[in-house]
Formats: sequence, structure tokens, C-alpha cells
Amino acid sequence: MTGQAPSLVFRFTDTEVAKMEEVLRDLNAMPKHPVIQGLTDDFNASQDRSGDGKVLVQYNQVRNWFQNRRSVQSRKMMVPPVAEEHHPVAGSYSGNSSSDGGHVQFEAKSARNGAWYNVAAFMSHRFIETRDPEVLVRFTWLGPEEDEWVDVCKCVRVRSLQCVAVLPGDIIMCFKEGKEQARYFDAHVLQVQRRRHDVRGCRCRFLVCYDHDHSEEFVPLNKVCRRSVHQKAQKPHEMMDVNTDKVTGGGVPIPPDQGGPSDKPVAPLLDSPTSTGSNSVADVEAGGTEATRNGEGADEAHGDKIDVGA
DNA sequence: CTCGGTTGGATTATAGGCGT
DNA sequence: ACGCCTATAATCCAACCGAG
Repeated sequence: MTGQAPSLVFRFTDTEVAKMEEVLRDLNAMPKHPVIQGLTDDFNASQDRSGDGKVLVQYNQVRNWFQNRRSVQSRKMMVPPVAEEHHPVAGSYSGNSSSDGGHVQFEAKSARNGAWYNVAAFMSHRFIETRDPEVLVRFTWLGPEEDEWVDVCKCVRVRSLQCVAVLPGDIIMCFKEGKEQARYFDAHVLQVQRRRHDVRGCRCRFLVCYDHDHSEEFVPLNKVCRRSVHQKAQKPHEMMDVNTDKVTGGGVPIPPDQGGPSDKPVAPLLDSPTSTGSNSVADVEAGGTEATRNGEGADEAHGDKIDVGA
């Protein structure tokens, strides 16, 4: 913690970082060979690097730095823009420190095609006497023109899981991307590789076995969906209270029956790994998801191709 | 060659136990 | 109650890899 010995890992000095940032700002693109080489030589010629026992900067290191920095920058730009005016609530919200990085994500069912899409933000809400409350949803990757009013109770649900709730033997739905299509399949968890979380969230990996073809694959948490076996099992938890706090700030109601497992470890992700008869893709499409609660066949849509920006 | 994503090591922050 | 120490979690950063 204190009085650290000379670091064994390579680190750019503040001066070097500042210089590279300047170059990046000017170019706003990946620098060409000569530029990177020039910077490398520059750094190595400086006092910080030229003394005895000082570590020289390699060309690759400078190049890597630009690659990483540009990657970080583009990721930041990807954060879905939300219109502050309407007190929107981010579809991915940071609650208290949950083990999946604190992000509770929602997905909503589009009335256009009945498919479930990730929610970027809740833009507004309204109450209709004879019906359930509705929220105006901004879908991820779609613009304002695609916003939709959806029924909070029937067409919005929590998407995220806590990694701690995923255990070997659990039956889940897993997002599988193929060349032609990307869809959710029934699968079960064979193995869990716990990893430390960081700013990017959960880094745990799950070895899953797809029920329909028995293929196995390591997947990250964000490709895993809980598969509700008994519809009623889920009830609002602390998470939803937290959501309410956050959400009511923007005045958006919370789906009353979308309680996720985020309160404490091993919340009921599933009733029981063996309690389902759903072992095929068809089953997923016909009843494997929570959506079936509403008995309106939304699940087919869910099971159907989900556009993933392709 | 670039981009997006992943990995692993290092550093920093925090919580908890223990002795005084 | 306080300070010290240790373990763990959280975060940062460089390196690497595969796809296109």
C-alpha cells in the first residue's frame, strides 16, 4: 500500500500520457507508424527513460496505448444518450453495490413485432385508469422515433441477473449468436468461473450446455437470462424498492411483478433446475420465459430472432 | 491494420480482527 | 476508542487475441 517498490509492470509517465493524449486529440484517429515511432523515440530520449535502470518504451506499448485509449473512448460514446428533460430513467441503472456490478437492466416488448428489446431508457410514463400504467421506452440502438408506450406490468421486465445467483445445474436461457440469427436457447449451467468484478461489471464466465444440440460454450453474464419455471415465483424485492427510489425520482412506475434476484445472494433465479419440462428451443419459444405469465405468446417473439444490430 | 473484447497484474480503497 | 495490520474488493492499466 505504501512505500511501493519500483513497479514491475510498465507504466507510462504522466508526461507521456499527456503527450499521447495530445496526439490523439489532434489526430482523432489511430496514429500512423511514423507518429508512434516518433513518440517512442521521444519518450526514450527523455530523462524519465534514459537513465540507468530505466525501462525503455517499446513501439508496441505506445501502439497498445492508443488502441486501448481509443477503445475506451468509443465505449464512452456508446452510452445511450437520454433526454434529460423528460426525467428519463436509464434502462440500465446503477443501484447499490450488487455483485453484478450494480446494474439492473430492463427489456421491453415492442408492440410492433412482439419481440423483446433491451431498454436504453424510460423516457416518460402515464397512468390510464382502466389499464396498467405505461412507460415510454427508448430501445437500445434505436432512436427517439422508435420510442414506444408499453404496459409496465406486461411488457417490461428485469433483464439482469446477479452472477452469484447462477449456479451449476441451473437452467437458464442463453443468448447464442449464429451467422444468420441470434436467439435465446434453453441451456443449463455446467460450470461457473467466478472472476473479480470491475468497472465493466461482472466478469464471471459460465460454461453452459445448450439443451437443443448439447453444444457447450463459455458465456458472460450478459448473455444469460433467467428462465422462470413457475410464473408466480418472482416477487418484488429490495431491488425493486431501490428501483422505486431511483425511478420515482423520474416518476416512472416499476413493474410490480418483475422482481429480480438482486436482493441477496442466490435469490430464486429458478425454482428448481429439475422442475421444468422445458428442454427444447421450442419450449423456450412457447413458454420458457417469464413473459408467458401473461399468456399472450410474447415468448415466441422472445424466442424468435432478436435483432442485435445486424 | 483497426476495433472490440478479454485477460491478468498492479494499485488503491475498504472492512474487519486484534492488541493496547 | 484508537491505531495497526491483514485480507479482500474495487479499480486501473497494459498486453494480447480474433474478427473483419
